[in-house]
Amino acid sequence: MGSPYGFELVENCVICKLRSDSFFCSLPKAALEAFDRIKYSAAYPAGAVLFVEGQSPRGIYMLCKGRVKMSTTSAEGKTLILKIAQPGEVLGMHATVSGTPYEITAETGQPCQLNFVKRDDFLKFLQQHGDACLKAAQHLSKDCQSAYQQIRSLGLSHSAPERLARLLLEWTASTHDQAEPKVKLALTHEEIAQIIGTSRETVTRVLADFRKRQVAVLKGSTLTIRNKSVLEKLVGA
Amino acid sequence: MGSPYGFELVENCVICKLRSDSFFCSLPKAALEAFDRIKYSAAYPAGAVLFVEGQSPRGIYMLCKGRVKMSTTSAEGKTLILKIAQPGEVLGMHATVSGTPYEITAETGQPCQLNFVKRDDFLKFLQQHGDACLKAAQHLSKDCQSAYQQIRSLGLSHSAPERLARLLLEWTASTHDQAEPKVKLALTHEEIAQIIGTSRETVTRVLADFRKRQVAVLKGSTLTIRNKSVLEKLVGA
DNA sequence: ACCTCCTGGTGACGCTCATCACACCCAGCC
DNA sequence: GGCTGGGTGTGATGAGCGTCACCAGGAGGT
Repeated sequence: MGSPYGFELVENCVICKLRSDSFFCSLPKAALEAFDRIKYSAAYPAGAVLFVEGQSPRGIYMLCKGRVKMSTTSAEGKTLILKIAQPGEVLGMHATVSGTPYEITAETGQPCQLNFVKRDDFLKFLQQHGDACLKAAQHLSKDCQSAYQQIRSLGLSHSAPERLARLLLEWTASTHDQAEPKVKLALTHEEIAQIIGTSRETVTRVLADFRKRQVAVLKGSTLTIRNKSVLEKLVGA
Repeated sequence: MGSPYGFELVENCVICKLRSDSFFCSLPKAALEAFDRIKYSAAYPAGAVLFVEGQSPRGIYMLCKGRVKMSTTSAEGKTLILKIAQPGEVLGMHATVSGTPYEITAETGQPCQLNFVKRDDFLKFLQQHGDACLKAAQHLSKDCQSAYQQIRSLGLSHSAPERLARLLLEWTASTHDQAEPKVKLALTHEEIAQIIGTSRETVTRVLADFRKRQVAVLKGSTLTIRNKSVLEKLVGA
């Protein structure tokens, strides 16, 4: 057996160890077995495009392992990153459930394992398994919430430093009260700019300013928060 | 029987005539009867606040009649309007389904009829009625989509005229190809500004410019599009 | 070794728009 | 009549940041 992307492909959902409680596929046994029967497992290299905005929905991708960049692009080619999907999320569920075209482009940021489920199979699955359907609704709710979060960030903040500060705090939110929280993230300035809706140069400048003022340092792919309170003051909280 | 807000309160969902296909409550008979048993009907005056962001979710409000303004406010008091909910929509579903606090404030913009359902009742209802649960998922999907729409508008457009043009086109999207589409809307410049994330003065100026160039005229609460193609060129489509 | 591509860093310029300030109009109300 | 108060129209000003332009460093390929 080869492992082309540096990890073994888990073929059987029922015995899968990647799953945790927050995963969509954290389901009762019956539903999980049903899900296992309709899904197609596959591994993808970094940079693979799962679907493109405007395509009509083929189905959902359950993300088991890896990160996926969800983005949208304007007519002029400007790109906005909506979020970086984490393991446990279901990609393309809005479009699949509502039957409208994918409104987002999904692209793997690193080697990933994904389970694909065809649209018809997925809808039937939801209809037959109430608990899975409720779970789906919960995941959609979370998506909405993160979308509203981003709307707040884009619409209510006046300055780029403020938005960047908010993003840094968001990234370090899970590191509970360490003195100097560190986070690993493999994003270029360009990509950060696309998340907070500003230009690459501005991100570089603001980060340089943060570094100079000993607020936060981004070195390589490691982000270190030196002075959280300054960031919190910037976001006005 | 009084009709305090200018219309009769429909008490029985099963025989309700307000409903159309796109309504959440467009459900099979069994589910509809179950819904009817757990809901509380009520009429609200204009300006009533249904829930405020940060509150823990009491339940959902099914909007039967009227418009409701969904908004969020920053720490500095700046307000952003996320959308104007139309009849048929369910308000507060994200929070109710996921159990997290309402992330939005809902305020009636005119006299409304609403059906309230307590959280526990609603969740049980979704569990027992697969078709209703699927419908709920579809409505959540639509919410997500409109949220992503707004993110695009805020994040990908460089200028206020562009965002306003996009909004006007959105409003007139349903009027199919009339020569000079007209829409009724009761929004102040201030509120329009809060939708597209700009200042009131800018809205006034851009509208004045549109009027001068014979592109669109907002007189009283009637919006008339004089030259759709100019607007379309502005949004870059 | 070289070249090339991508990322990061920095200066200069100028447009957009937020902000402040005020003036006008039309309500409703005392 | 003369208030007040909310919505609208308009000018002046200046900060913020997008854009262009260019350079430096590093990775990877040949």
